[in-house]
Amino acid sequence: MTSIISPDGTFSTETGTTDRLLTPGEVARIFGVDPKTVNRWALTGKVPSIRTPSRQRRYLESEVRALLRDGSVGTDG
Amino acid sequence: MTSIISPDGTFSTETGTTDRLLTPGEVARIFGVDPKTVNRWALTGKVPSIRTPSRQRRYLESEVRALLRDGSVGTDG
DNA sequence: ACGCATTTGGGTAATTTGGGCT
DNA sequence: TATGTCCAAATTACCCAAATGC
Repeated sequence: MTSIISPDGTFSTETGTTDRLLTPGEVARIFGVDPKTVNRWALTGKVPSIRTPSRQRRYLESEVRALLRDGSVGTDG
Repeated sequence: MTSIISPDGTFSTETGTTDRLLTPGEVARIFGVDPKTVNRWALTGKVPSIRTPSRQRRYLESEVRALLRDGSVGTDG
């Protein structure tokens, strides 16, 4: 999957999907966990992450959504 | 029930309700049962649940409250 | 009271998480 | 607000006996 960065900072994929970068805190709220836990997921490779020049982590919204679907909001898997 | 993730990480339902996620322990205290029992409800599809990338479960507060109403106090059977 | 299927909790070990501090 | 580390608490998955419901 190739991503293209738009002037507004979003990522566009070939399918036309627009992708936003989420902070650890945002991802944490999505999963109902502590931000520290999200960073642990990045360290253990459970969630892919991007590093800013100041070593902070950012997460692709599409990846986060995909993980949410894996642990579906419906019946337990 | 379709859920939409807001930028702040909360879940929005069709009714516009904002939702927060509860841990197994919190749900267990609400129903007065063991956390293990809550997870069993998830496994048997009685309660929808979200799975973290580390396979822990989180529960939508609105779903939990809806279940509390279904088995409402005073209307036995 | 009885039998039978279902549900629940106790116990354990391994993994995951959150609080405090930096 | 995010990072990194240590440590106690929470969660998970398993088996098995007690409780529950019909």
